[in-house]
Amino acid sequence: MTVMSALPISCAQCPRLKTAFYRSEHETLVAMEQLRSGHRHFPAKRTIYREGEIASEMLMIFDGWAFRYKLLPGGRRQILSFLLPGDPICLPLLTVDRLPFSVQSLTSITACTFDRSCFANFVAEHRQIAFQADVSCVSAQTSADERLIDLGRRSAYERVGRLILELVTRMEAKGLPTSNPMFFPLGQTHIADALGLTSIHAGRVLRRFRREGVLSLHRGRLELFDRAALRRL
Amino acid sequence: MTVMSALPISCAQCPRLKTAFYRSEHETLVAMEQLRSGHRHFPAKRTIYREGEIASEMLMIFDGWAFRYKLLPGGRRQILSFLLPGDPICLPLLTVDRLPFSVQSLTSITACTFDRSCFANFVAEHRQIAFQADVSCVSAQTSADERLIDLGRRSAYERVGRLILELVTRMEAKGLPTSNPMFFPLGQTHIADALGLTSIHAGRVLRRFRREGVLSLHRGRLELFDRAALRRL
DNA sequence: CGAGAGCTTGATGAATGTCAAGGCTAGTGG
DNA sequence: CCACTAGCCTTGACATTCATCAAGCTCTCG
Repeated sequence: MTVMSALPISCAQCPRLKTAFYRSEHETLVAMEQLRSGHRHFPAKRTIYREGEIASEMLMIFDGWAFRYKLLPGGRRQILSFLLPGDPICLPLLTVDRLPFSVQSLTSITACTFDRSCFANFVAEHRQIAFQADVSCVSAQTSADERLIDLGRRSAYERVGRLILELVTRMEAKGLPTSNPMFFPLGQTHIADALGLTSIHAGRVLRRFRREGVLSLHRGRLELFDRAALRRL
Repeated sequence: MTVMSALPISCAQCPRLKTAFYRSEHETLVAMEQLRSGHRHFPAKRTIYREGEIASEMLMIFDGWAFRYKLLPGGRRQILSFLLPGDPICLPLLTVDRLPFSVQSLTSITACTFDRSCFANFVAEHRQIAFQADVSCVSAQTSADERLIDLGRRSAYERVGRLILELVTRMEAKGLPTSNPMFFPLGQTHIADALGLTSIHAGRVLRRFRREGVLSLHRGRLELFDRAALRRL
């Protein structure tokens, strides 16, 4: 179930847009606001979008965490990426109306909605925004490449450390609080499915990090003690 | 060492562009030709671009195979994707002037060259081409996601089968010959480094495919006997 | 208070990596 | 034309990482 309610904030003042993919001029922000068709609320652990459905709306996460994933025969699941406040769900919709993956909320989520084709036209007509979209597309590819290297050529220990470091870094870039203990809604299952491990093995790796005094992740709270150790991976 | 020589072909007639990322009108093809600054020849097994260097030129593969890769400490290598005739090296250059990966030729290569910033302007001014570039960017992401699923959640046997099938499919889409035996310049090392395996294990998997009568890959020649078996993976 | 979800732990096994040796092939220089 | 060499592939024995299975534990929430 999704809930509609008025957001008290205009796009021009939105703290998310300041760190979102389009860091833009004031007037384009105002234009965006007219483009915004509303907003929605999703509870935690809900499927927000199912692979292959027609999506007429683009969503922009205002608050909460989510992830993109794909299901395989045999109950296998691969998480493709995590989405934080300010992230779009998702850019490919600028050119395509069906996505080749599903999206699920991790926490409860507030998202701004935009009409897909209006938004696409808007982007096409604003060179600067189009350019930012390209940049964001390229950086998405770069991080997909990084994840590929993780899965192909790094140990479970390195993968888990790097994933956590990446997410904390993104949280900081978005101005989300990262002092110990910080809000960090991934369970072992999510870490495992993102990194090609079993949740049991992910748990073993986390225990090792705890024993070594590097970090501790427990029930949605992360404490990061030795960031340098993670960076070394 | 790279060699410059005249290509006998205009962009408007180029058999590669017909299947490249921009399937475009005649007049834009003519415009592209004026944009083309020349072409280059690289021998096989040469590093064409090294991660982090400034690239002032965009290359378009006219003939030959290459791959994008990254080197890690400890001699580990991850191949990110393979590049076939008609593929650009590479689109991210539209927005960035340094790439976060290296490129190496598999066979000897002929490539058309374009000035990076001229090309970027050209794309920005032609809506249709910009759109095609977006589409191509999205499809690159989709296939990166697929590869992620391979590495995260599929067995070595499935991975190898799917990689070979993907490449053969791409060859067909480009009009490259795919009758048995076909030209297929990947060694076991390349397959292994693309799929997060050791070359020894990749060899074991290939032997199994041969034993089962599905395919046979030997010294640059591929014979595909049972494509349906591969599709089932 | 009870039930369920997610985490922990240990025992076992399968998939894949590592090491070491040998073989085929193409290309090279005598 | 014949060694010779280098690169790549093959093979087998063994080690390691990670998955699987099964059980018990601890919160949270109804």
